[in-house]
Amino acid sequence: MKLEEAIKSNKFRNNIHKATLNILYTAWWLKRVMAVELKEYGLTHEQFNVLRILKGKHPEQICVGEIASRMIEKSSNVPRIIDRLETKKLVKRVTSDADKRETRIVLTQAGINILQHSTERINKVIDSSINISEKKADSLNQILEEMRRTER
Amino acid sequence: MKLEEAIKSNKFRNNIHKATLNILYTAWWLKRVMAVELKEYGLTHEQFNVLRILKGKHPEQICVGEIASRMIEKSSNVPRIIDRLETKKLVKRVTSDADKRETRIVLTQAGINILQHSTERINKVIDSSINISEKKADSLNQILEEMRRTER
DNA sequence: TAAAATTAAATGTACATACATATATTTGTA
DNA sequence: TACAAATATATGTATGTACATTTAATTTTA
Repeated sequence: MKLEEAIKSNKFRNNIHKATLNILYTAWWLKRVMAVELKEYGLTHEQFNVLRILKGKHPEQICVGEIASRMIEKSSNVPRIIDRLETKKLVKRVTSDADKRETRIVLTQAGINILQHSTERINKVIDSSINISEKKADSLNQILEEMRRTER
Repeated sequence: MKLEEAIKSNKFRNNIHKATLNILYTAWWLKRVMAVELKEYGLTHEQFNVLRILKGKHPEQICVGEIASRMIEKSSNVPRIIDRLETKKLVKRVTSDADKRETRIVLTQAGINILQHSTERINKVIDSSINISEKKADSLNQILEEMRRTER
């Protein structure tokens, strides 16, 4: 759906202002597309993100802070997301021997299995739902990087 | 910050997959830039969005459902956001005479004032923080629209 | 027109975000 | 080495999301 229809407005100060709304709307749309698939595995988007980060380092154990530093949304409350993954027995918490302040997180076999299946599903839905060429995706990436360049 | 640094990963299946992560990260970044400014007015991003929608129609009263249909994030729980705006006396709830199921929302003078000041601030921060040309913003908009074209 | 279906908004619940504070441990330094 | 500062994680609280259910009012239809 076009942005104008989606938010029932076509009054934008300029293309840059419109682009900010368009990014926010597209992010919401993307999350929703993925959430539909993840729901079959009883996972939220954020839980999936944490599992994927763990997989990237597996079988190395990584600590809560390192997971946090790799999250897409930096203000995610990682301990709370781990709580839910632990309840579902997809991860385990282990206190680090080297530094007892650190909690290291380990994927269980159940966690590895669910991640493998859900990742296949997410890859499939991205391939089928996102309809742009590699070339356009590349220029999209370039524009987004340029856009954030201030960092304030 | 480049996406690779932000999420400490440079392993992407392809540019399209990278673009989805880039959009999610940029949306989070945009929300955060705006939230910093809105905080001075005691407003959240979503409360600001509701006020702006009301302003667009002011002095016409619009109902909860119509606000919901104009929200950027479609699953926002509008009655709850209105609760907080009402507590702060920025809006008032009025039961519609024509249809008593409907609740119509009215901006108070305090709501109009806070919206005016916060909008100026948000416009300023977008102008100063988003560093792309009008032309690039236009192609960004086009790519995002194309990207969402399936709608599943 | 009375009952059923639909609609609008509010409410309940689980999960997540945003940010402040608490607790335990480690590190730096007087 | 004792104590202060820093660090890692957990927890508290307000807000928001996602979705199901409830309540009240309106519309449809038998």
